[in-house]
Amino acid sequence: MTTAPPRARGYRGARRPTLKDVAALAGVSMKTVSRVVNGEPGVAPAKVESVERAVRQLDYRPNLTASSLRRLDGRTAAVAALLEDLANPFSAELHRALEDVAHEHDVLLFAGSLDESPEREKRLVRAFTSRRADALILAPATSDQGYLTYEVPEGTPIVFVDRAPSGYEADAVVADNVDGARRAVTHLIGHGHRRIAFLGDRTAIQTARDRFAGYQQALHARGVPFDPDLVVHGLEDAGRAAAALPRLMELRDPPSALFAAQNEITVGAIRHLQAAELQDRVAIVGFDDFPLADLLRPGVTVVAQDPTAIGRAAAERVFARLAGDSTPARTVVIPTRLVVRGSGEIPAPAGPRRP
Amino acid sequence: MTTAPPRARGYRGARRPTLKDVAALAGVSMKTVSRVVNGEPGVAPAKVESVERAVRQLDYRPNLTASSLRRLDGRTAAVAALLEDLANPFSAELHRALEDVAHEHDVLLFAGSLDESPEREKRLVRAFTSRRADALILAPATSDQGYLTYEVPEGTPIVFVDRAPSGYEADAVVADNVDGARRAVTHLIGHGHRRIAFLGDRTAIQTARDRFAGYQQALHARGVPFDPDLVVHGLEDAGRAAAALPRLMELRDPPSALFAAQNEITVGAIRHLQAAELQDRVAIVGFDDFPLADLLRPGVTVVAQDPTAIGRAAAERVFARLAGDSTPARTVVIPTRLVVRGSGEIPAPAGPRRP
DNA sequence: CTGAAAGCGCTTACAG
DNA sequence: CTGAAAGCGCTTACAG
Repeated sequence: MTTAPPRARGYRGARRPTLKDVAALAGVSMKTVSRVVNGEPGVAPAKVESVERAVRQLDYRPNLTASSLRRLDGRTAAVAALLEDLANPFSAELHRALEDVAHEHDVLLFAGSLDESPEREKRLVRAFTSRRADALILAPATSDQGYLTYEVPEGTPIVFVDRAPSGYEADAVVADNVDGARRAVTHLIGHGHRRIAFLGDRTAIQTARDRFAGYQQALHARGVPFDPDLVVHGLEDAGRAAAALPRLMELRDPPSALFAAQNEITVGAIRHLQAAELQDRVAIVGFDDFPLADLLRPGVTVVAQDPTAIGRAAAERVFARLAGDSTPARTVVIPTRLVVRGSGEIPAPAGPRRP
Repeated sequence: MTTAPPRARGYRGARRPTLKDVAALAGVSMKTVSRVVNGEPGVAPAKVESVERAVRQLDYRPNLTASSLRRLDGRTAAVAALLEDLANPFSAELHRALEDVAHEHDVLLFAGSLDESPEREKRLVRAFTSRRADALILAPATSDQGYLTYEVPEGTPIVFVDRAPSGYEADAVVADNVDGARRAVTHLIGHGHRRIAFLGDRTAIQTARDRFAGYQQALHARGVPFDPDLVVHGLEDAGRAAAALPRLMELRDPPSALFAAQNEITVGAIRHLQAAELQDRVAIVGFDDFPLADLLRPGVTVVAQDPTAIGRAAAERVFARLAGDSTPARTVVIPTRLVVRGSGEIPAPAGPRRP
C-alpha cells in the first residue's frame, strides 16, 4: 500500500464505486448510467447532468475489463507486441512506432521481449491471449508458428514484423533482407574488395539466412569467389562478434572488408577494429542502422532498415484487420536504404590479387 | 481476420470454449474444472485426468479477465509502466529491466511513453487504471501528482522511477542527480576548467533542476565564478542542443568545457563539436551513459545512471507492495558512476585567466 | 427516453 | 472430494 494522504473526496479506502453506486446516487437505473458513461445518445439532459454529477462525486471510473467481458465483440482495447529485445534500438524504435499508432486508436500496448527463445514466445502468446489482447504483433523466435492455429482464436489478428511467418498465414511487414544484404556487399565489391567476410547471427533466424543469401548472390553476380573461411554464423551479441574477428584477421589471406549482418554484430566488430587500430584499413558495412553510427570515425556505412516505418505499417495492418478487413493475408516489404558514411568506402589494398 | 488454414482440432471458427464447455465434455461441474485449471488440490485423480483431456481436446484457455473480475483480490497480473520515451535508450533499458523482474513473477507489462506531456500522463494513468493494472510504475511528466489520490485506488501501488513524486506519497527509485552533476562538474574543474557551460533540459523537469543545482554547487565549492551566459536550459532534444552551441562558442570568453545534463543533449553537443572540429579542444562530460559512448573519438566521459538497477529496484518495490508490504513509502537512491573515457579529461587551455 | 432481467466467464461461499 | 447457487461489474436484448 502506498501511504497516500487521506482522500479529499470520493470513496476512501473503501472499494471502488461501481455503476450501481453511481445509479443509486443519481437516482437512475444502471442502464442509464451505462449510456451516459459510454456517450450513447437519447438520454434526457437532466439525467445526463445528474449522472455526471454522481460520477464526479464518487470518482467513478468504468471497469474496462468488466465491460469487455460482456461486450459482444469482447474487445479489450489492448494489443500485444512480442519483439526481439525491447532494449535493442531496433525493437525499441519499432515499439515506439507501434505505440504511436495504437495511441491514435485509444488502444494500449502490452510488450514483451522474446530473446530468441521459442519457449518464451509460446508462453507470452498464451499469456497475452489469456488476457484477451485484441491483436498480436509478433517478431517470432520460433521457426514454425503453426501452434498459433490452436493457440489464438481466429478473431484475433496477428501481424508479423521483421520476420515472415512460417506454417501460419498472416499479414507481415518485413524489410527486404536479401536485397539489402546484396546491396551492402555489392557496395564493398564496388570499392575493390574481393575478400569480404560475412558476420551473421544464428542461422535458425530466417532474416539471418536471408542476409547470408544476399551476401552470396552479390559475390556470385560479380564473379567474386565464395570462401567459407570468411563466413561466421551464430554471433548472438556484440561480444561474440568482437571475439570472432581475431581468427578471421589472422587468416593467411584475411578479409579486407566485413559485412556485419545485424546491428549488435556491427558494433562488436567495430569495437574490435578500433582496439586493433584497423578501423581505417578494414572496410565494414552493417545491416541495421544504429544511433551514433554517424559520429564514429570513420562514420559507419549501413544498410538501414526503417523500424519506424515497419512499426507504423504493422500497426496499420492490425487496425485494418480489427476494422473488419478480411482480404487475404499480405506481406508488406519495406525497402532498405544504403547510408554511406565512410567505413564502407575504405578501398581494398592494392595488390597482386586481381590479375 | 487472418486467413489461417482450417484448424486441425478443437473449436474452429466458433466461439472459444469456456469452463462450462469443458465441464460438459468432462462430465463434471464448472467448479471442478476451475479447481483443476488452477491447480487446486483435492480433486480425484480420475476427474483431473478427464478434465485435462477435455481441455486438450477443446484447446481451452482460461479467460484471465473474467477470473480477475470475480477474484477477491481483483489482480490482473499486469503492471503498467509509464516512461519518458520508450525509444530513448534510458527508458528502453529501464523498461527491459522491469520486464525481466515482472516475468519472474508471471506478470505482464503495459507500457507507454509520456513525451513530457502532463495530459498524456493523466490520460494513460486513467487508461491503465480502467484496465485494472495491479500497479503503476511512473516517471512523471506532471509537476504535481496529487491527482493520483482520486485517480488511482489505494490498493494499487505506485512506484516512481527516475523522478521523485510531488504532492503524492509513494515509493521512488531515483538516481542521485545533484551528486552526479556535482561530480561531473568537479571532474572538469579538476582538469583546469573555469569556463564550464551548462546544457540542460526544460527546468519544469525536476531532474533537470537537480542537475543544475549540482552544477552550481560544484562551481561554488571550488570557487569558480558562476556565469549565467554559460547556462542554457530548455534543450528538449539533440537538435536543439546542437543548435545552442554556436552562440556559446562565439562568446567573447567562450567555455572550454561543457556539462551536458542528459544523454540526448550530450549527443547533440558532440554532433556540433565534431562538425566544428572542436571535439579534441572542448571538454565534455555528459549525464546518462549511452550506447557507443566508448567508441567515439574521444570516448565520451559520462556520469552514468544505471537504468537496469533503477528498473530492478522499482520492480522489486512494486512486488513487495503487492505482496503486502505496508511500511511507509521509501525512496531508493541509486548512485551514479563517473565513467572516464577521454572527452572529460581534455585540459583547459593554458592562459592568463588564472592568476 | 428508460429500466428490469439475464448473462459474459469465471470464483466465492456454501452445503453436502 | 464435489457441486449448485450467487455474484464480480458491466452490456445485451428486451419491453414499455
